[in-house]
Parts: sequence; C-alpha cells; structure tokens
Amino acid sequence: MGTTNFTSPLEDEADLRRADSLAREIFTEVANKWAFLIIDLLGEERSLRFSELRGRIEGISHKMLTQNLRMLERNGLLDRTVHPTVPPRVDYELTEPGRALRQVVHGMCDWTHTYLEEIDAARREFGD
Amino acid sequence: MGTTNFTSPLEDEADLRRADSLAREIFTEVANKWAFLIIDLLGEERSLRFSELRGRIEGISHKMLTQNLRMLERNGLLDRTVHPTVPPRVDYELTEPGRALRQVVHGMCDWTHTYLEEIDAARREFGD
DNA sequence: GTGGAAGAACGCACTTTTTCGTAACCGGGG
DNA sequence: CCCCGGTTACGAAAAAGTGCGTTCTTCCAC
Repeated sequence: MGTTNFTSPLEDEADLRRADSLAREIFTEVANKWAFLIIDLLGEERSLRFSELRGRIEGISHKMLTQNLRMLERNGLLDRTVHPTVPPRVDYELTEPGRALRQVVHGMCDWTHTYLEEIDAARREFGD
Repeated sequence: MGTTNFTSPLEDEADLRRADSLAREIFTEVANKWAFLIIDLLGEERSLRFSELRGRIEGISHKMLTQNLRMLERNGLLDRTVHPTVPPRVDYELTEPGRALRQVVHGMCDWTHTYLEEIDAARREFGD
C-alpha cells in the first residue's frame, strides 16, 4: 500500500490509470465504437472516401462520421487526402499507427463473432 | 454495390455493420473506456473487489463502476461473487470470454503506450 | 451494557454535462 | 439546382456526477 510514488514524469504520463495522463486521454478518445468501426473498415481497403464509409457503416450520422474522422486524423491514425475536383472527393487511409490499431480492433471484431452466442446466452440467463 | 444480400439469418445477426445486429450491440456496449479499463485490471489478478477497482481506476465514479460491472456481468464477461459477510464483500473475476477480451484490451493498452509519443507529436503538428 | 458510528457495496433520485441527430448552410463547376 | 464533404447551430436525449438512503454486523466509547 504505502509504496511511495516516485515515478518519473515520463512514466506517469503513460499510466492509463491516472485520470489526467496522456495515455488515458488517447485511450479514452479512441476506444469508441465509431472509431473502431471506421478503422476496421479502412483496414480492408487501401483507402475509402467519405461517402463510402458512410454507406458501409449503417447508422452513423454524417456528423459523427466527420467528427470521428477528424479525431482520428488529429491523432495521426489516418491520412486525409482532398482531391481538388468538383464535386470534391476525399480519401481516407490508415497510417502506420492506424494500421497497428487496426490489428487490435480486428481482434475485437473476431472476439465479438467468436463469443456472440455465448454472450447472447449469458444475457438471457441473466434475467432471473 | 448491387451485391444482393442473401445472407442467412444467422450470418447477418453477426454483421457488425448492420445497425441492428446483435454483434453491433455487443460491440458497442463493450467498446467503452471504463469497461476496457476494468477488464484490463481484472486480468492482472485472480479477482478484485469493488473498492479495489474503484481505488485503482482513477476518476471512475461509484456509479459508473457499478454500471459497467453489471453490464459486463450481464454479458457473461465476469463473475460476481458476493460474500455474505458484514460488511459485504464482493469479488469480481473474469470468465473465459472475459479473459479472451482481455487479450484484445491488453493489445490496446500496449498500442497506446507504443504510439503515445507519435500520437502526441501528430496532435501538436495538427494545429496548423 | 448500550448508543452510535463505521464500513462495503450498492440503489435511487436529482442535477449537470455531453453527446448526438436534424437540419440548414457553404463552396464552385456542370 | 445538384454533387460531396464539411461546418455550424439548436434542441432533445442520454450519460454521468453527487449525495443520500440502506443493510446488518462489528467495534469502540462511555
């Protein structure tokens, strides 16, 4: 218990358990359903345009999509390429960190499919 | 585009892209920061009690903690053991599906730490 | 003795904060 | 006026924080 905390400034920046750490902030921002779905989708192809993403992720609003794309771009997880044509065309593709995250996300997708039935069963059982 | 969808009822239940699929619902419910942090923490030890979790995840309110624990329990990702002592003591531990998810979550934690600096750099660069 | 506080893990009601959807607007060439 | 991607404003809905109540023993002061 009493282990005095003499963590270096750098280390505690990276501690997910500290509420105000950078790590927590990033983790929190990225661990969101839409971001995950976008990243998963972008991983499948080299790049996708806005409307393609919108079309493939059922239920996402225009606003949520832009908002999440911006967030992911800001964090350097994807690149946004604007083709100065008219009508405009914007392509999105994962960067290296984005592709690395995509591995994780993909793991989560697999997990979902693997345990889907088990979870569904657990849910039904839970309503005692 | 025109690929007619003749997916079997079982398969489309498992499609993350369908807004109303079971898979999407589970994915959405679980892909949340608190759930991830709880699962990560629970993976490190055999079991933890409510107050231990509360103490180790800085910034979580007792409400959020209960709420997420209940959700995870409902989905069969953790077991809740009430010791009928007084004062009450409740232990939480991961089930098999929970431990499997923990792998994924752990990947995400690693990812965060690995790309922390790169992301931080990208953020600063973004404010042009 | 005995009154009372404390302790763990909540549930609940109330309030504040955020999130999200809707809808309207913008750009410029066809 | 439409195409596409994007921004903004507004308001409804949902999420989350706060604080109080509960439960039942054990422990301590008096």
